[in-house]
Amino acid sequence: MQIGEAARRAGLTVKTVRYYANIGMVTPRQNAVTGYRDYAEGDVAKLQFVGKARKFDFSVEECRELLGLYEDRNRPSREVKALTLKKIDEIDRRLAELQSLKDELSGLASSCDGDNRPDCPILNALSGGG
Amino acid sequence: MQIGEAARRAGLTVKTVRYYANIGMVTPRQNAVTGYRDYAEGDVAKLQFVGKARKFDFSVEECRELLGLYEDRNRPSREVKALTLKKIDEIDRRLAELQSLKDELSGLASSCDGDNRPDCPILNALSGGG
DNA sequence: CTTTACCTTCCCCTTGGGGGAAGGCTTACA
DNA sequence: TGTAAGCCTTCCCCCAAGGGGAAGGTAAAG
Repeated sequence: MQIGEAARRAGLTVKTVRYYANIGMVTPRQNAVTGYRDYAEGDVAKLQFVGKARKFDFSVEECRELLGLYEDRNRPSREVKALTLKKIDEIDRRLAELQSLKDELSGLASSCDGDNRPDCPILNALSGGG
Repeated sequence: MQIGEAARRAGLTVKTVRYYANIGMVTPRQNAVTGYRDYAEGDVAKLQFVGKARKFDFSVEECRELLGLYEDRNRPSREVKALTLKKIDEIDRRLAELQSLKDELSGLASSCDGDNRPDCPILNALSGGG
């Protein structure tokens, strides 16, 4: 099928699908007559796979790795689990970062009256030496 | 002072300080003899201000806005607080997103043995229709 | 005279595509 | 017959927020 239908079926944009072809992640055959990209069912499955993995915050490079494991019928599940745990770890770190950021900002916001007067503890904190 | 010392004092890299000058965020005078950027004390204060705001996850554009408020001695603190609350809101949304992502990934990871066998619930979930 | 340490501008690189131009193909409709 | 719509292609610039490094100018110090 042509790229438009493949994209529709995978729930991706044509741009994205073309991008995945360009970086060698999901490479369709080429129609010898038209020169158009020609997607098989298996390609659509891969596109869907990548689309989901991206939603799970896996980077394109990690998706490539997962796709390799997905295509290798003999790979140990250990490898996939390791990648997943690593990703969970990253998310944990980012969660902690954001939480402490939020705590600091919340502290600042609650100390500020937010009225019409020019005195603002938030700006004072940002400009103060610390 | 020259850009190197200004950067050091603000805790930023020279690249970053030069970038802020290029986008018109903190614009030093120019030394007429050498053509070098010439930073005053006030400029360093602004650089420190921006540096801190960036650490609080404010975008460069938001920093520009905060800097405008910082320089306006008559602005109401309301505006600063509104910007801060908006940022807290964004952080909250991102926290929720990451948390649900983590929950899903954790569920997948715990259902996977992670051994030498090829059967992997994680890959099954990524490739399954849903 | 040369090294070292500054500074300058300029250009390419990153992530993951989006937007749109310019051009080619086929099918449908007036 | 013309032409408009709807596909497809490649090509290039754009986003954030700078990082890396080249090429070149200048000043102080040995």
